[in-house]
Amino acid sequence: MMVRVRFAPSPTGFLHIGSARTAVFNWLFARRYGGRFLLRIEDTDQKRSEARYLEEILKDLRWLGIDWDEEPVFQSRRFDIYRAKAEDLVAAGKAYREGEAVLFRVEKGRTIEYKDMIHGPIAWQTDDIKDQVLIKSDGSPAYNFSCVVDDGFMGISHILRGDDHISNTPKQILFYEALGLRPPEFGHMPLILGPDGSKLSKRHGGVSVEEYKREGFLPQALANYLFLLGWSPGEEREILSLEEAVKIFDVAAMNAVQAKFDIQKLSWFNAEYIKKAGADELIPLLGIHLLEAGFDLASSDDAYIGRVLELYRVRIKTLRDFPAMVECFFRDDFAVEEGGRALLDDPGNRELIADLAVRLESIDPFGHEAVEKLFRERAAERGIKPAQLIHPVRMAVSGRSKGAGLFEMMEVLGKETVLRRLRRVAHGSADKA
RNA sequence: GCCCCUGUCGUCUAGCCCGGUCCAGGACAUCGCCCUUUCACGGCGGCAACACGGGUUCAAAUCCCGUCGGGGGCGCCA
Repeated sequence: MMVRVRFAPSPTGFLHIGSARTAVFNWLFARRYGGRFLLRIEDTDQKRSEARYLEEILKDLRWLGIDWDEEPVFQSRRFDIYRAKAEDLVAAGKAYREGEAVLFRVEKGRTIEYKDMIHGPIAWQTDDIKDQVLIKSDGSPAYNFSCVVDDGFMGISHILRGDDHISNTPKQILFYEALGLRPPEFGHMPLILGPDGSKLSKRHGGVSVEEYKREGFLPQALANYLFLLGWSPGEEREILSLEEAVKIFDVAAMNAVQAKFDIQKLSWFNAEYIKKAGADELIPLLGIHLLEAGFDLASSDDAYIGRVLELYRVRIKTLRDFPAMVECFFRDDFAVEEGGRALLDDPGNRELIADLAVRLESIDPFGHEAVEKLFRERAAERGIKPAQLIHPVRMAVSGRSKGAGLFEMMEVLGKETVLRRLRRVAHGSADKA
């Protein structure tokens, strides 16, 4: 049997991280078995649905690396069909009209049972289920009904969805029966919870894919983190791409327990992907973040940003961390961290810096090895530790006590800039800014 | 209230289906050491869990029952 699954977003907001995970698992399932991954837009709520949300959702799916087959199905264009199907059920005596609405009659005394792909056998008594609305008074279809009509229409073979739909399943199975359709296989995956164990919501931080994108997370990292939340490849390996996951994905191996969202683990994944990413992929993204942080990139080309990137690549967890660490590479009037001023005002340090500035002049080309050699020789000659030279110079040149290797920084900054900054401190003019 | 799902380190998980190889393995976080011009990376090591109580069994994280805990649902929302 051809595997056909679907992801059915409602365009009433941005793509939620939990929905994204549902989409990823459906995609994984479809690709794993050579099936089709379809999209259905559940826009029956005309008031809350907006075209811009739909565009955002599709954009975010593509960004994550999820592609789909066939044209998306829009529920708003199928109202006539839902009504007709409901009328058929009324004619067959399986449903009845109540006011303007159409309700489904639930036969009492039955047991509805099915085998969940993730949870195993699950059963309900129809006595616990009341009659279900098929068509609302305003003529629009109720969720469970349009869902079944469309899944039947689209030839959906497997439904992988959130745990919160588990109690919709017996109702939907009843509809399949009434409509003369064979129910698909169902698999209910546990929801993602916030760090405190409650439902993941805005107060836990980002809930939409778009926010993570904006915060500087790479799509590969987000996808990787998401499909490892609830599923494990079994082997002790965690960094794997969607393509690698496709080869070994197995729904039956999915966990039946809800998992908490852990931003720290996501950050770790992101850092790992940043370490491995190609510079050509990172540089444009970094440029955007630098611009957003207010940097003037007029005199910085991609090659320069690339050199700075290589100095900070292992130090950032998100692309957004970058601007805050590299200010000194993009402007002379960078901020000097708290406590740094004292280091620069120290007369002894100024003397050391002035001395270094003079000696650095003769270094050409201004490479980090040559600069380091000079620092070490100078320290030895003066009988001090290299660190006593390095720390004040790092502060003079970058305004920070932390960062990449000083000599590499100096090389990237260039001789001219370095000397300008050293002289500025040597002459005690650093505090005018 | 009723119905359903679920319970291994702080977190994500492996193991559970096919009891013994598990005084429970990995990863994130955390702590320490090493590397080192700082920070980070990397390397090494530490702390840390089978929710609880009963069974079954020679033997249970693994099977059964109960309790407690967590989540979801019970909409003319989707």
